[in-house]
Amino acid sequence: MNSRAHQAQQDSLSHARDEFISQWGALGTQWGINRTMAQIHALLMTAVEPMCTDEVMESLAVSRGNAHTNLKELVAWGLVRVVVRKGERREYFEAEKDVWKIFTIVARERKRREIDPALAILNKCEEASRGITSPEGKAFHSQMRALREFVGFASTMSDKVAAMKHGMAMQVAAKLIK
Amino acid sequence: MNSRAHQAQQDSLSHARDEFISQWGALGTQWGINRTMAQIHALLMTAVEPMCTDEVMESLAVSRGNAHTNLKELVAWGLVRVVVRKGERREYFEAEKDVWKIFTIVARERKRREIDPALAILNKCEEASRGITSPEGKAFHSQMRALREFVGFASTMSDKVAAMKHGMAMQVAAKLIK
DNA sequence: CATTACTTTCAGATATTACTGAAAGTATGG
DNA sequence: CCATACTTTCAGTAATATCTGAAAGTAATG
Repeated sequence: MNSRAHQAQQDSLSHARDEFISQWGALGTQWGINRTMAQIHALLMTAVEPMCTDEVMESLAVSRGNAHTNLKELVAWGLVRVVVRKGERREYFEAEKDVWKIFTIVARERKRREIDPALAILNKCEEASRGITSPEGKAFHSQMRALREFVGFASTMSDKVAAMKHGMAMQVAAKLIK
Repeated sequence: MNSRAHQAQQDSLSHARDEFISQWGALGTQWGINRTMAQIHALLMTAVEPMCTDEVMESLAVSRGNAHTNLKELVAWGLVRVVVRKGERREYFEAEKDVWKIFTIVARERKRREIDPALAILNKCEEASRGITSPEGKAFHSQMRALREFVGFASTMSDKVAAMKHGMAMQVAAKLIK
């Protein structure tokens, strides 16, 4: 391939990558994570080499504070790892690229933030209304119980799925689909 | 039961219900739906009778506009139904109380808002990077493909599960858990 | 122990989202 | 049609979430 054609390919690659980063960031909002965090995740998922804070800042045109906070948040989730290069002081960051690992991490985090607190509330309200004899009281209690049972079930399922290996999950899924 | 004991029960019931509504509302924020919408949902799920806009406004101390908008949003989701009583002009609202139905509705909506748009982006980026010959280009393309395959798979699974009847879903789940 | 090279924090600024309340719209019944 | 009873909309305001940039913190090096 001549150098002009090669350049055209590199251009369309960087265009596609920019598109991915920008759109993934927009999606992040829907998913309840902030735009910058989602953009950094997209940036690092499609980076060949680990990147440092300054590179992230420049690529996305965000402040140091913002880049720093969201990189650390991604590390806290387990979606990004810190890499140190020997002889260098600064930290580099690299994203988990395995889709199944990404899925289990996100599933675990969502369960922690969405399912567990719901379960706590439902347990409390189910308990608090136990033994109330009026019709409204019985209705309330049984509604709390039904919700608690279902959310508890979802919690268990979430754990099971997140603990599965990719192959096993696909095997189970295949049965479900057929 | 004497009337004093009965009153004590009614108090603890309304306390438990208030707690549920308030906490469910706080949770809504985590789930990406606004507090009022989640509170109205909690209110109606634990109401014995359908409620009208004014009753909702008063129970939650919110404005007419807010109550109206969120009631209609809940109706749009399918989590709440409009009920008309004969001889009355105003609309009453009643929540779906069946937990499996609630789950399938929420799953469908989340798929629509979270999975489908992701799939569209990934398809586009996968296409846009097809045939790029540089190593970075190939890496990008295969990352997009892996993500697209996984998200596509999640989309299918979501549809399948949402289409199941409660009993069937539980049967499948039982196998998964054991 | 001073300098350099980074990382971390956070008060204030900005952007986004949600809510209010009043006005406009609509349907029903006399 | 007019009055009444309700529903819907929306401009302005309030609340919340996010981002910036600079200052403070920390650790390695000579």
